[in-house]
Amino acid sequence: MNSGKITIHDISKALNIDSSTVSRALNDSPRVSEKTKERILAKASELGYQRNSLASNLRTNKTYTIGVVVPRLSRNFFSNVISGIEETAYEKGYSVIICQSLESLEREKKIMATLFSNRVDGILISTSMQTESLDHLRPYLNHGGSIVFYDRPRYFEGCTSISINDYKASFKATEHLIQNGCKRIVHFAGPQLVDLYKNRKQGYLDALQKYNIQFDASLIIESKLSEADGIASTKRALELGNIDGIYSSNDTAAIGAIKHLKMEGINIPNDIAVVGFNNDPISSVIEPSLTTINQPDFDMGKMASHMLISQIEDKTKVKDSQVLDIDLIIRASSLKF
Amino acid sequence: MNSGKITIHDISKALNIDSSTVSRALNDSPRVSEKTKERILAKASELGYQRNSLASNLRTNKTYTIGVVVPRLSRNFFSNVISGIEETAYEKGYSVIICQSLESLEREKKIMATLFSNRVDGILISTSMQTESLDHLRPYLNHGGSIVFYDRPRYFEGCTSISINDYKASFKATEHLIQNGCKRIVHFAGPQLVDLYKNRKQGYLDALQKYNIQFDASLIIESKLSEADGIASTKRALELGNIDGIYSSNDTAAIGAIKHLKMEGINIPNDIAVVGFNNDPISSVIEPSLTTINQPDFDMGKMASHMLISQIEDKTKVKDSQVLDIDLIIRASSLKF
DNA sequence: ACAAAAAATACAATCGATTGTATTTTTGAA
DNA sequence: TTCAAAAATACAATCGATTGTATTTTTTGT
Repeated sequence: MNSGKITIHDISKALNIDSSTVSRALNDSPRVSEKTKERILAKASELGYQRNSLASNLRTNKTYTIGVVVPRLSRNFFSNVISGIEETAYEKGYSVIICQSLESLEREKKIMATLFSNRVDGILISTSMQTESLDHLRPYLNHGGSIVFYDRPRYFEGCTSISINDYKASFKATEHLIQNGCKRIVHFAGPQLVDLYKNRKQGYLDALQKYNIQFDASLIIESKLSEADGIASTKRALELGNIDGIYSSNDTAAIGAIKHLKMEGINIPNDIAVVGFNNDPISSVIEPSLTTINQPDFDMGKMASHMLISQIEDKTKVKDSQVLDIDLIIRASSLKF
Repeated sequence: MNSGKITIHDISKALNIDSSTVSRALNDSPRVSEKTKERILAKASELGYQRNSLASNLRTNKTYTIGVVVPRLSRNFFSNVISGIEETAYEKGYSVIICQSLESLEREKKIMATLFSNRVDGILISTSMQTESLDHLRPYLNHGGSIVFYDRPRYFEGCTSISINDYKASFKATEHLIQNGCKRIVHFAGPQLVDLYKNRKQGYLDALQKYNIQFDASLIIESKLSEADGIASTKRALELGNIDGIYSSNDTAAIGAIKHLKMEGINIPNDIAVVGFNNDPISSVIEPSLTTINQPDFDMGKMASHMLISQIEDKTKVKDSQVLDIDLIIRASSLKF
């Protein structure tokens, strides 16, 4: 029936009322009498009118949309962050555009251009592992956009970040292993150009120092922390000899470690205790269940969204960067008898 | 420095060239000489010009954007589908807006309105579990939009679907249990108003029939298939007595079953074999590892995106609905000795 | 060197909604 | 009844880019 794109002008003509009045009525302006408002609203729904946001946003120079750049949707952590972001955003009347960079700088650049060109009001970004320079964010900022970094904090021209206290979490995890009797703890480190992995390494180092455990550089094994990397790193660790603990910078690699240790007939945790990071769903399913760090993913999303929106709505009220605390979830993989 | 929103008119003024020529140059039209094109492109990048898609899309009535409605991002299956969708979309020059309904009809309606109002060129949707009537899709279709259903097929006014052959998959899974000696197989069914779960149940039933296994209605336990549901259903199943197999409509509930069976000291698979559906990452981590159905998630996304875009670009070429075949991944949880 | 054809550029309307200003209508007090 | 104030509505410009048409400039053939 109504096969077309209905505009305010169609309503305007049908009722012989000026389109400016129609527009005001649809926006519930006090400048239109109740009687005409009713007529207009009735006609609008009769015709199946749906506002054209393109036109509206163009005119008002406001989209009520925020862009979210995420490295990978398939990671449980990120999908929970996104749910948090959406919760707050919808509450405040904003839509969310989600884009995944797949850890590629190339794609991240394209995404930034698209979001800019679509004039989103603000951007939440967790930069890709390849991203060093942040030059590609500059045009959007110059144009007056707001950016908040989440999960992977960056220092950049008046932008703020929200992240977890990786250092402290890492310290706690390592301390936990030490307190459970570990003396030679291997650390699976992530790519060191990512700050977050650098901090995790530092937390490990400082915990060792606090408990006067002699530092051995060969105990730090760096990789990209895939499950396969976890297995490979575990093999290398076993060659070192006398290992009694593994602290991995993520759960995925820790899972690899557990699988390999089990295959080798090594008892977890009594021979070697294992601690991961992230509290992925698998961590509670694997046997033995994995001690790990739980990050407040959903809350981080909510707060990130909150910070960004208050920045969008009042540039002067830029809040400080936030660092969230974490929980150590103690499970079977680290409790020696 | 360049703190503003640069428009084609700024370039136009700076070079004393009409804005229409600037526009054509930026779109690489043959109507502009190479020389001026160069001058314009140079000035554009000097000023940090970035096209305003709102204006452009408004004028051309085309957004090169597709909307994706997904029940839940955190499900591995869906995040893989989305990656597939994005792959094809980006290849063909389309952006993707992802929205999650969280299985709520209310949210789904809002999302449809937003996508419509943003004039996306097409929509890929997997309807929420609450969604029965599809009336809320009608305004968008009337306006000329294209919709393709993925994963959860629906029959609706000339729209097409892409889904997996749940019936066949289910038949295969049940058959596999039977061939491994199961005679009294419990089926964890999902909400029966979702077609897909209906089909899974039917596949189970027909497999039983083929092998002349007497049907017992009490063996079908319906739930929402969360892990807790899986545990509860398993308890109920055990009360029935003489159970030797469980075929669950998803992995999550199957995991619940395995956990509970292990707690009860029941041997898997020898006492009771278990088969799931989805091939979630946990299914390979749990012990015993879970036999399950692997769905071509990424490919489904690619094909869905492909179908939608060809429909957008040529309405006359609406392809038929597609039904994809699946693999049964056989693991330890179903191989009796 | 000159008209006609071709190439390059300029003009102006348009997409749909918003909004400041102007005009008309209604209200109410004298 | 009359007129100023208030309320309701109409007019017209605008957001930034696109595009059909018109105009100017250049090229080409003779």
